[in-house]
Amino acid sequence: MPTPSRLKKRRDFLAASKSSKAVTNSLILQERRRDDDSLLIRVGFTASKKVGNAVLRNRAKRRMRALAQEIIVKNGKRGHDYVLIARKNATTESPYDALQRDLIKGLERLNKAKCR
RNA sequence: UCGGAAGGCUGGACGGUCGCGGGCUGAUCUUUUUUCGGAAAGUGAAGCGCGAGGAAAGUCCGGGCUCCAUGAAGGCACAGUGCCGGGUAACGCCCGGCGGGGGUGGUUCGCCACCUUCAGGGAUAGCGCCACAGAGAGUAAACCGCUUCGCGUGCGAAGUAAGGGUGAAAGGGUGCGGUAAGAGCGCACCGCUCGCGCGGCAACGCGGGAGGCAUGGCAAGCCCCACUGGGAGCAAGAUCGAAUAGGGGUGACUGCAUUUCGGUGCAGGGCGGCCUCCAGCCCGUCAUCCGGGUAGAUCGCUGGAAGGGGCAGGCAACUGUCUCUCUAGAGGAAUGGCCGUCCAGGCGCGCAAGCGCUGGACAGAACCCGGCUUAUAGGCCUUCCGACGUU
RNA sequence: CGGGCUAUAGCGCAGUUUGGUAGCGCGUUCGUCUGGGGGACGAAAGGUCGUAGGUUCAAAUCCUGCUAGCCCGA
Repeated sequence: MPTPSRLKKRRDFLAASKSSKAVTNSLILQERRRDDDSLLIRVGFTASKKVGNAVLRNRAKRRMRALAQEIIVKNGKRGHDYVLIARKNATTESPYDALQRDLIKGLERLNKAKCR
């Protein structure tokens, strides 16, 4: 099981924000198919100042990182970029299994949208 | 036992696993250097150990520390503090006491005890304000009333602050005497002011005397008095210091002439789709060194008015002494996710033992301390008050 | 880290200095003028003065603590 590499460049975040998006209670998920030969899954995280102070932002990022490690590795599609965006109060306060459900649901929703 | 008020303490425990930030040890690999033993710089597998708070918050006060300014002392301005004493490095903080207000209980009705609360200097240093109502809101006041006198018999004059009325507040209060009616006009008690004596470091208390006392309230209005305060803040400040573009120095880059071999003087060089001339344009290039300074790096940076325990002093705050411990140090910023067992708490079932489910307040260090304020689930302790029950 | 400002009716503001009546414009509602609309005129309703205390006889105003928002400087 390959660990997803981290998305760091602003260019990649902007590209992801222009493609498909799924909003759930606890977080926002963006997905983009990269048109290159690589099979890598890449994941990025966003926690803006709206989420709270530095401590809350970091907690949101840590929880999202844990989610990505657990779920996107299993359910994500090869050759795609994913961006997880923290939502105010929800990402830091929701129970962990709710976050898991939301992320799975978001992935399914993106798949359906693409099949149509 | 329950409820309320005030104060103090605490702020879930143990383990596993995957991660994160520092520290120590340090495999491996890379580069440089070498007297071939090694050394230095980097990389950093792995191991060991450490890793948020009582408020880390608000930034409301006080300090340490650093830089800047500054002869000393005093004054002015501005700001702050404000019963007295103590504690402290210091404070607007803390402790104790005094005085006033409120509550409860007791009482020999004189007071006493306990709890609680107070921004608690000065209103005879001065200025100012006190709406509306009211006659009058402060250097003395007459609207109604009361009393006396006068006559024109319902008006005038004089006296009067006892009563009415207005108001938040009406020029000490109650009683007796006194009087034409009244009034500190006189007296007693209470209150106030000013001396005296005693006690207390003091705030103040007690006793006794004098003054009839025109001294209302507001200083969180101006102000007066006493005391305190230089300014800025770790992005303080210190050291090192790249690339690029400026500044300065030296040498070379060409040729020729001259020379006392150190130099000196003269000629400049480059550019345009081929050459020459004229005109025009651009100005040195390279190497090396120096200095300021940016990014960046390092230090400041965590051992301190530190914490635990014993003893001693003190009513207490706190202090002294002995001993033990070392306990975050990042730089957009680490301290988290998951799982298991248990402990408070909540819900449901059950006569009960118990079982099942749920589930952890406020909140996250950024130079460091002492306080204050604000947020805070649950638990523990102390004091006071109330209710019920038992003896 | 340091300093400052604001909060008043649905909206925008005055009143705070020097404490006693909360007001202005737009908007809302009702009525009149008009055949109707627009417009004009007249009238009315509407405010815990951000919050919690304190000083005072009396607080939007004075003092203190909080809350929210905004703006500067390093």
